[in-house]
Amino acid sequence: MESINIKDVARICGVGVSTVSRAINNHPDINPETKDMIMQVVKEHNYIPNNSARNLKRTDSKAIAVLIKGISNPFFSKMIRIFEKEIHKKKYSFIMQHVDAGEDEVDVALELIKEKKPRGIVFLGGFFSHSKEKLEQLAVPFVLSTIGMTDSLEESPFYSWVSVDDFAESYKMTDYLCKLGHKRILILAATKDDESIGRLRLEGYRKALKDNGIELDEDLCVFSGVGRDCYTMDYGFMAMSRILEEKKTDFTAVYAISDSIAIGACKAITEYGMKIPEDYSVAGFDGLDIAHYYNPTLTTIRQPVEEMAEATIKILFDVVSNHADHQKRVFKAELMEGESTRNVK
Amino acid sequence: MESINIKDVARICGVGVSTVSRAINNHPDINPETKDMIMQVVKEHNYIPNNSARNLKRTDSKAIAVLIKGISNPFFSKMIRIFEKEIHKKKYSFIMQHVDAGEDEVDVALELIKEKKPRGIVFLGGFFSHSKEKLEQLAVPFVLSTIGMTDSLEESPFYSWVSVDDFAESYKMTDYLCKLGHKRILILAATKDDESIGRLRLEGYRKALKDNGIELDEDLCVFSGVGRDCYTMDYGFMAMSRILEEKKTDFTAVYAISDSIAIGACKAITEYGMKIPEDYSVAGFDGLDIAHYYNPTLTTIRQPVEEMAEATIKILFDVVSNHADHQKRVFKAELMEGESTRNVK
DNA sequence: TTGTAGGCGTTATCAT
DNA sequence: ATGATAACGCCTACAA
Repeated sequence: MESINIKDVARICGVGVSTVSRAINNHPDINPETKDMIMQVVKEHNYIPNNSARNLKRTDSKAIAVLIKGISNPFFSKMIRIFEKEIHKKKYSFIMQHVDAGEDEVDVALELIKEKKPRGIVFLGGFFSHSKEKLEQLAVPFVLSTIGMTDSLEESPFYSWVSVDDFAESYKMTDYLCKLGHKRILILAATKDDESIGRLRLEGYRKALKDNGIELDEDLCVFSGVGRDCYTMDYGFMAMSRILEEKKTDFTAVYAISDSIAIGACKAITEYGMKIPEDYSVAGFDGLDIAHYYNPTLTTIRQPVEEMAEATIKILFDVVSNHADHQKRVFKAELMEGESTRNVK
Repeated sequence: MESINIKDVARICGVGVSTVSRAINNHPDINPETKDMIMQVVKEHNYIPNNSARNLKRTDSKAIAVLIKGISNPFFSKMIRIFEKEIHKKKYSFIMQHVDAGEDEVDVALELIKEKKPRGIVFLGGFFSHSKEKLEQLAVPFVLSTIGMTDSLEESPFYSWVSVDDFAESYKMTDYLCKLGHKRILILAATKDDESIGRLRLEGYRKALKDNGIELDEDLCVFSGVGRDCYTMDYGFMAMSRILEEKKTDFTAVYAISDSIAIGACKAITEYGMKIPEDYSVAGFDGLDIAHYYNPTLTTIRQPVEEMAEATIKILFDVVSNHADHQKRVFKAELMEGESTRNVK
């Protein structure tokens, strides 16, 4: 219970606290024998320095913090693993901080900066519609990773940004389906009020249809109910089942704005006794591993997750260590042709 | 840059620091007008209390910490979401702490206890083969969640444990396959030196074979190379492909010790031109959502993840708030019959 | 090479 | 209801 502190260690060793401090922090100017003796006592008594006290005193921390909003995103675990690896490679320590659903990520960051004094921050996920003045409070370099570009994220030279162009990639997929001869493409979109990637992907779809001379049919735009997690297999299944039951509209292709939704839709179609791609073509978005392992393999837009994660850290370190300028980096995603779509011309 | 502290706020407000402290901490004995005035200044100057200083001074924290080892586990995001919800419901705050691959989770916990003084800890994942004396250093109640029971985790009354019985459930699945008439069941196991759930599931398989009068064929036990993440679709695919190419042994069923591995195996079998379950039955373990959405639906052991997560928090709070005794809670998993297995009698 | 003392920003105790 | 002040545990000048 009563846990030991640096003073106790000093007393036990018969030295001053600064000597103990030097020992545990690998300072050069200390007698090796003294150090060994101290470390011995430290081990024996299980002395563990109090990080709060350390953080309070320090100005420097040699740490990168990653703030995660919405842990359910299937990309994140892969990205976090890369963050961890890359950050360690640079001999920095890695602070992973969770941001609750209702919480403001910038407020959390502000708190964290005071508390742990990280040298850089990665914001992962979330919507990020913050005012410029709020963002400017962040006195630590940061990069927005895998966050949909919204209008409020105009060219600001004081932070970095790594993502794909959701609009353009969604356009690419829709255009691909059009070129396959599909004229009636159902889209399984996010919630109607979505302001982030959900909206961007929907708009890419709209634009592609238009450019292909296909008139937008609102009946083919399916939205998730508000307040529900809409990038799920469950949503895809439910929505698709309902549509098939209703038989209100016909279509030859389904474009789901995420692979999870697409897989849910596939299930609904199969259960309904229809075949993919013979009866319906199905396309997704994200390029999850499962898209490749699914049966049939799913046509999707593969985001280069690993590269994006690596770039995130690289850019951050460039800014942190080399005082490089902030970058806005847009990665090109790849359209993966799977067995789930077919030519209907 | 120069960030404001409680003294500055006090000076600006023309009051003492303790009054400011009372205001920001919702202490009762403060004049509402004074408080309003202070809070006004706090907002205007974006004052944010320094948590390190707070933690240093406080003895109490009203927080539960969750330590996560191996973020790639597909269960975790679901569990973490429930942890977050349940912890918030109790008006506690939620500290999520990542444990690096090489790090010792107990050491991390020890550090965290000093730093943040949580009232309880959840260990999620990892192997947890710690000596009793090491565990006893933890002065804070903790529960091991979804951690394979190993021999070193004997009946210890000073911590809780929530999991499924990997041995028994694996036995159940293997027995099920035997009862379907399969006599040659290939198992896609973990690494050979696995000491945790990988070993437990393998032993369940062995025992079930024995009880069904089937002699163990070592050629049917496939292990992952050491050092690789073996609960992946990639491993399942690679291993299964190799086996099919080699044609060294024959079998009628494949039992993968995780759903991810099973899906990888399914892909390999399908690509090889074989049909599931006509040519090979395939079974998994875990009960991921995808098992239900996969085509064919996967026969698997569904772990009651949500209930386990809820129980984890419930037990922890019982110990923390009500001084209840620690519990070892074994959840029963459910064998989900999918389309991937068939009767061969 | 080592020890002493002050201060990091808070909260808590004690006066007032 | 409010203010001064002593910790909390550590690091780091500065002194020895």
